[in-house]
Amino acid sequence: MTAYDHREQESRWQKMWREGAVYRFDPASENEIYSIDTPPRYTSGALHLGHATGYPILDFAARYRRMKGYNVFFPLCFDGNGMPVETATEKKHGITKFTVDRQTYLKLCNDYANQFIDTMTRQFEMLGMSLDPSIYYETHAPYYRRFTQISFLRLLKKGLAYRGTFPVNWCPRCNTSLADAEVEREERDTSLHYVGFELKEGGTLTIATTRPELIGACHAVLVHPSDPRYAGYAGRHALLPVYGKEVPVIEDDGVEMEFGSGAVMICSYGDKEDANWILKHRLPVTVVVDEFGRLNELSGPLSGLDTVAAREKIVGLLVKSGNYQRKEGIRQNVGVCWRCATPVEIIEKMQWFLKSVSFSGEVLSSSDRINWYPGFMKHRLAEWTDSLDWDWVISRQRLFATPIPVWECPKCDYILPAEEEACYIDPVETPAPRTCPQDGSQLSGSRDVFDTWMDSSISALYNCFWLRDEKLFDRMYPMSMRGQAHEIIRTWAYYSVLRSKLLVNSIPWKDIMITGFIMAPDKTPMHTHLGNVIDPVPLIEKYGADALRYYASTCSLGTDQAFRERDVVHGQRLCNKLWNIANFVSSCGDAGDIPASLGPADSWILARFNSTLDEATACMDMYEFDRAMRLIEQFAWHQFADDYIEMVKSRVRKGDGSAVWVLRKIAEGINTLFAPFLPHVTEAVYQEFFRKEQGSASVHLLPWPEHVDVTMAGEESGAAAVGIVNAVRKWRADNDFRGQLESITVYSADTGLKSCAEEIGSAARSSSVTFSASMDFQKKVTSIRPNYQYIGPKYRGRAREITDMLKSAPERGFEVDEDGSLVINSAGGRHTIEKEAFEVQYTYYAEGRAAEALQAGEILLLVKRS
RNA sequence: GGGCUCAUGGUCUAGCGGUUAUGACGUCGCUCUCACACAGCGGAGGUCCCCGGUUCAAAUCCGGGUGAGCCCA
Repeated sequence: MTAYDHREQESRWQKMWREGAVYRFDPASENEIYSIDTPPRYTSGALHLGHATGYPILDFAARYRRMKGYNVFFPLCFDGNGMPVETATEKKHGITKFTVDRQTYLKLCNDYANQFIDTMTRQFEMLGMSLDPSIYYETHAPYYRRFTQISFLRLLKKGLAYRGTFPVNWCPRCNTSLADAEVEREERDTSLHYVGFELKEGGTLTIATTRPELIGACHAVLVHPSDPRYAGYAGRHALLPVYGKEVPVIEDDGVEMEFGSGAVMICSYGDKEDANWILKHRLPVTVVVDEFGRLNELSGPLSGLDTVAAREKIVGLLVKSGNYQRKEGIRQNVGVCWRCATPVEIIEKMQWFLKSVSFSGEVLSSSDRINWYPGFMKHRLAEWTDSLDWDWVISRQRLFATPIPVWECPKCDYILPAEEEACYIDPVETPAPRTCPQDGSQLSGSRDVFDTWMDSSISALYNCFWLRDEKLFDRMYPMSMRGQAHEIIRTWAYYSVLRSKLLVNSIPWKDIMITGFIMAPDKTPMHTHLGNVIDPVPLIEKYGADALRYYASTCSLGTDQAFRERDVVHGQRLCNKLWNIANFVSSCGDAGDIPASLGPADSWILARFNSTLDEATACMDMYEFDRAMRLIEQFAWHQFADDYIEMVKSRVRKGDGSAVWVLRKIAEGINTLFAPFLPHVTEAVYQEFFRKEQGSASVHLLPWPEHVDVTMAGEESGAAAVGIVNAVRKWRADNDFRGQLESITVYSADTGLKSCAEEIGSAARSSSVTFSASMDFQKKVTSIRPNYQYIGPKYRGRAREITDMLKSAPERGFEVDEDGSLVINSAGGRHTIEKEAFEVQYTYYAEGRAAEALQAGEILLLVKRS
């Protein structure tokens, strides 16, 4: 009983790789670099199933390229900046950014972000990741933030970053601006309120709104120009109830006539659509919601209330004034904060922006120059880029992020940017080097920080030693590959492409590989609040990291996958199979020298190995790991173990050196092919069975296999021998025959088969195997199968007629001519059909003999029971 | 409302112009045969979502449905 025990093995090899520093990028090496823009793992602590599959997929690429001889750059890295750490820290300590001082707040966040890094590094190791700690970085460290700041200063100098007061998305709970990419859509139930507005010119107009509390900020009522209900209304004036203000009625064909009453009030700002209409019709702006989500003094009686309370109060006031008509329930898409799901408000506040809308064309052409895997994911980026209508807001009113390195004049609009040499700098802590040149005021450090995508979207630049080692940068940039999941195409991928273009006028990477999502087994997304989250750690403990990695390898790129535990189970079985194959093969003895001659079965398996290698290599190059794995597994388990090993067992027992050589060669080959996927079991196998002969310190330092280059002959005979064995096995099952056969007689013109006697006898369990060229069987036609591939193109319109004729030939009667063509009698006379157009299927009989006839393709067999 | 992806035996999945439609899991039968019962051998099980079209030929290409998921408005 031998079984592979992952519990005993995995940590052992992880330790060896760590201590032996097996995975190291060598900046001095002349070898071609293959660099991966690793997603910096967010320092939240818990490993989830998405990571546990996504990261191994990157690892397949890294390990494969390493074996192909590349100098692989695959950094271990973390991302600690931003709101998730802030929210977690606030929750843990019961603080907010208003209740503790800035330094304490930052320290608590930093501690929080860092406390998990060791654990998470260990989790990567548990997954068998070949991440390189020698090129480690964390985005929240000063040495990284320095480049975030410098990159901003350069964009500022180029005039691409600017400050201004524009409407922005705002989260009233987090108290910060948000980029479009950070606003999620959520379906919510809400009420649509119908309110009557008096018209100055007489009559009334009913508007429908979900946000009646903003009536005080209304600057226009819009109706559709072809709406008969409001024909002639344009140019009139509506009087705001409660407020008494007069606003114009304007026509706009963007109004949805079917929605509500067909008349919509435009407020600053109910939502992004309002902002666009205000811009279009050049309406004045009255912001009535403050940064805490409360209504301000401009909203009169609602002043000081939050939006929910204000809504209730205004409804009451409208009822009292007689303007309120009714409400109806609707489901509505609300923009909510990506972090806390609070509905976002649109407010105006001085913010920093990066020009992005005007560079959409450049982003798209960059995207075209990047190879997307899978290709269709490129549409996601294109669609997002096309849909942008606001520049990227890069400032945030938070604390734990990279500070914006500028000082501002409190009196005028003067801005003093920091010097590049001074970065990393926290301008709040460091006094400005001079006063305002315009009015002599003391400058104060900006209290704003950057959107954390400002940090992570220069990861490719940072990785390539941008501004640190220009020679290496020139050699390394653009990187070879970015790997990421599809939900952050609009953020990480988009921003990275944009900034690479703006900063160094290049694409950030040559390839981008997009992984899918792992869903719950019922295909629904996993969410903590749904309670359907699967923890990968128990899976690793139960089945092993290799088993989980096997599962990862079955996930085709870009496609969301419902988690299938049975594939993990299968992965574990594969590891066991691999161990057992190696165990058996090594027990057969050492390989010795290249044999002088090989049998047909040997040639067959070697040729199959070579073609599997070719196909799998092509898949690996295209990041089609699922296909590569399928090919390698199919070959190793079924062709090699089930067919070849079973066939050569008796040769091995007889001390046949060439069989042992082939067994070794293939077993080592498949072990190496599996190495990128299943690093632990392949290492265990290598160390236990193959290291002595192969010589390298680790399987992961071996080159990717090459063709077995020996003279092969008779592969077809080898394949035929496999067919014969299978036919006999089926016959055994059909006839319920167990035990040893007395003899098998093979009737075939293939003389090469004769040298497979040993193999056939071994695997089909027959005491003797003999051969004969003459076929003296009784036979009966069972059917005539048309060869559609031949008939189709040749007969075109008549193809149907021909195939029908062939199929009915056995009933109608036919003859086979000397040249192999078929002559059929039919109502219309005799038809001759050439031999390429069909295949006659016979059943053979061996009546009057103490043996039974069976077929293996073209070959006939006679088997004799003992 | 737009875009993308998907729909194949009980379940999951490969194939993406001509194959007897692939494999896994499950299921049934046989075998503890000296690498592996976490195994081997064999069987059963499919109107390839529906309707049109293109073609000599469609699971595969095109159009239109239906359903699911994701992205976006």
